[in-house]
Amino acid sequence: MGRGKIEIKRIENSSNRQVTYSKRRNGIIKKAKEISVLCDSQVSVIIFSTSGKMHEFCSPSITLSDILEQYHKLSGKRLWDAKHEHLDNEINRIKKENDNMQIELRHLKGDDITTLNYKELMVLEEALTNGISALKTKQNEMIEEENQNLQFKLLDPMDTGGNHVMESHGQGMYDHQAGVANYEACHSQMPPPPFAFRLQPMQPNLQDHF
Amino acid sequence: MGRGKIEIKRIENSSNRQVTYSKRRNGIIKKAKEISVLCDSQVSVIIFSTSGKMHEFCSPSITLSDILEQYHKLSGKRLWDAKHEHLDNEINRIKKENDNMQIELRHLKGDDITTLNYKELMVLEEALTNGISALKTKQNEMIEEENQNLQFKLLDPMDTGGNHVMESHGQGMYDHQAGVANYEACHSQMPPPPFAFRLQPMQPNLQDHF
DNA sequence: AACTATTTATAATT
DNA sequence: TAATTATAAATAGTT
Repeated sequence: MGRGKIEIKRIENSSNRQVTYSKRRNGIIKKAKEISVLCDSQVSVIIFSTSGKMHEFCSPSITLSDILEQYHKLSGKRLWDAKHEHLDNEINRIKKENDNMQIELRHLKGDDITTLNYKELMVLEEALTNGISALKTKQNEMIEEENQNLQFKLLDPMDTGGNHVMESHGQGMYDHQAGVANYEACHSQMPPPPFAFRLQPMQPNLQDHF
Repeated sequence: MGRGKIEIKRIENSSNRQVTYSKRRNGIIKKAKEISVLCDSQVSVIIFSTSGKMHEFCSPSITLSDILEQYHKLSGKRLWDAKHEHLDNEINRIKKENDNMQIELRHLKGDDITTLNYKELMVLEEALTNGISALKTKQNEMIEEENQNLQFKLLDPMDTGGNHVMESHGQGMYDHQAGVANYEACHSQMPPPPFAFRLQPMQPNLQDHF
């Protein structure tokens, strides 16, 4: 219904398509309103343009949810099944990912490694080595910072001789006495730092060094 | 569009109403098909008559579920049921758990630790220490097993003097020559074992076992 | 359900 | 982009 008859196939000219879309969309929604008034029927129209914008009409006497519930009852089609299935798949996927991470975490923490083969053990070893290495670096930074802080305090004429170091960290200090895992203390050419980390768990032969 | 103009209000004559309903319903669905083809848009039309019968149209390229999902995204109006919401919550919960594990993994591997405070570092240290400890135990077991294997082979009259040990592992052996980070090599009172792990991590006093 | 006079929707044009 | 208009399409009333 226009100046010329058109074939019902995709309008290639984007501008024309947009104009036609707009006109016909309004037309459909107008018709939907009319039938719902004239015939006392319940109508839902949802239209998405290619650009993603949405227009909808729903009979005023009812909600879309109600219509969908009716739809489910009358058609037998369970609209939500597809969505549910999708969500279920998503959950399974993430859970699997979760399990794998959990296993990796346990291995890194030393649990359940009896079944690992040599290759897996080497990977684990490298990961742990990197972790320890990074940790040590960080710890040394903190210790050095503490030492500087301490020296500064000692040289400070306003110093009242209190527990500056404790104060210098919001939450407290590493406790040297409890010292931890100085894996390579034996390689160190320095005397132990005045403040070190708490646990010194598996350090063998400490007596060799002190 | 007919013999006479009509006012848009409920048609009181039930028979007329039913006829108009049928005609207009077909009209709307035809229009919906047309716009979806002409304009490449996605349309859902659901119509219920007063008698409860349903007619629907949905663009062929998409499912009604998809349209409803889009609808939810764009309108913010929630259309789904309790189960759906439950699944959504579940996904969010697991994803959060996932994120936390991912962070923990990164920390154990030495990444992103610069922001950790002293307490967190200590926890990390303990975890790594346990990991290293367990790893060493496992490695020592393997080394010991290898040594036994080797002795057995040497005493075996059928022995042709080949590389049994290499063969004794399906995938090969740890390479002693490559040795890395022998944290405590300085503690060893022995020459290196013929076959050992690349790292000879923190196991003290290997000599106790031989 | 088919027909047709008329209204309405809209394609092309401005 | 929005209005106009000639024409196609939809449909109200009729048969």
